[in-house]
Amino acid sequence: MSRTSTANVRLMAAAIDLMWEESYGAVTIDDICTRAEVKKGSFYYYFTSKADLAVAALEHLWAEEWKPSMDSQFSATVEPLARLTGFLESIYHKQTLTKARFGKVLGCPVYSVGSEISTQETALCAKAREIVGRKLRYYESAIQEAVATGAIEPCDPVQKALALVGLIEGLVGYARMMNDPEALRELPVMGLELLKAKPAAPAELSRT
Amino acid sequence: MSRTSTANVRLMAAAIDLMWEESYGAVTIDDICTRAEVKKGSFYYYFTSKADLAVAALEHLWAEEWKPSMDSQFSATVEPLARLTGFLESIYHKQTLTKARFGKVLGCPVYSVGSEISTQETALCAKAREIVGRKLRYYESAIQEAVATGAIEPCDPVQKALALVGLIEGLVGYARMMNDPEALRELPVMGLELLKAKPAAPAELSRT
DNA sequence: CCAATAAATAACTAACAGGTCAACTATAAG
DNA sequence: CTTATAGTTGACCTGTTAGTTATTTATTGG
Repeated sequence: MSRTSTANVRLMAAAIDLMWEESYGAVTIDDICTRAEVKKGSFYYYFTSKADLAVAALEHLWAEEWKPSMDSQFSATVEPLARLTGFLESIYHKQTLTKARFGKVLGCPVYSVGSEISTQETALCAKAREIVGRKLRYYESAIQEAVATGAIEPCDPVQKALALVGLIEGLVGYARMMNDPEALRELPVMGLELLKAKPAAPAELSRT
Repeated sequence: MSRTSTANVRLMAAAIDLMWEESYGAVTIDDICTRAEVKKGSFYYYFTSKADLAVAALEHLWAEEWKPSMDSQFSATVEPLARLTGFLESIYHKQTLTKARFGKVLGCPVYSVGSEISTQETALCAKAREIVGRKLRYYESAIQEAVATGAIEPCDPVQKALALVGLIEGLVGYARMMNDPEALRELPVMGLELLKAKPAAPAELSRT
């Protein structure tokens, strides 16, 4: 064989970053190559188009970053409801950090790109759908368990997870548009209200 | 004077339609001109750039369509809570109609474009913010009244309106991405739960 | 150390997009 | 019926973008 390369990974990382900082449509292949320090010839050695790269980049993002993070945050060692509130808090923190680092709230690349290109680029849209679907499953499972535990009112977990993803992604998009992470501050509270969490502490601990 | 023209209106309408069907970034000035049946020279007679046109188009959309519609739906002649549920139902209906007409769920152009270009095109983003802000005020006022009426639990109307806009726009974006208006079916129910609406009918009517 | 081949590169083309402009045309007002 | 002028037009220019290719380079396993 011959030499190995990291150019494909650099391209995927650059694509994610640029699409996140700007948008899918605003980023050109040349932009991506420049950021990744890869020549265009090499780009076409690894990928057939911008959309093709974007699909690979989203999957890579999921596998390398999001899945491990979600697995940890939604670990069975954590109370079901606490998984959700912890996750909601982490969204606020993350967006606050990106605002500090980039001067901009950047939101969620998967959701942004997914809804941006939903009427074009079917393969890319399918990948975005897939990833959003995976996230939904974490919510569903936590909600289902929380109902079983009695931490939240009985409900249809699928329905509630859908409402939750709406609330989350809607507010994250709002925060991006307003460039203000503070819109996400009360997200955990809003989430708990949406989920009809029961009045906090269990009865036997309530009289201190 | 000399002849009058509707070219600017045609351009604004074409721009809204195309941005809605695709995205801001995917639409070129040539596309807009073709759709509007206007030559590029005329485009630059009325507008200085695509972003400039988009700003005018969003404002035009608001003034000519959205504001009248919102004023009617949030009319003082309607019960405060019914304003909100009626509005939420209408979202489902509208998206179902666009799916039937275009074969695609297209979502909300203001929110889509606003979050797409939020890190570029500051003037356009400012206009999107402005319009979203105006919608928020309808929600706030209805929520405030509903609290006063006792139709929903006491709360901070500003905060609740923010949560509501998140839920709405998040789910609309989800419906667009999934190309499935059914995601919006339970939006009125979800909205009522988020708002903590009180158990429906007043007490004196509850025993049938 | 050498050969096979994965990876990198420069240099290129063709199409397209944004933007300009001088000349032209319709029409409303007098 | 003029005529001033808002409005229209097509031709043109320029930079950018996607996509291609022939050639070179590095490296790794034998």
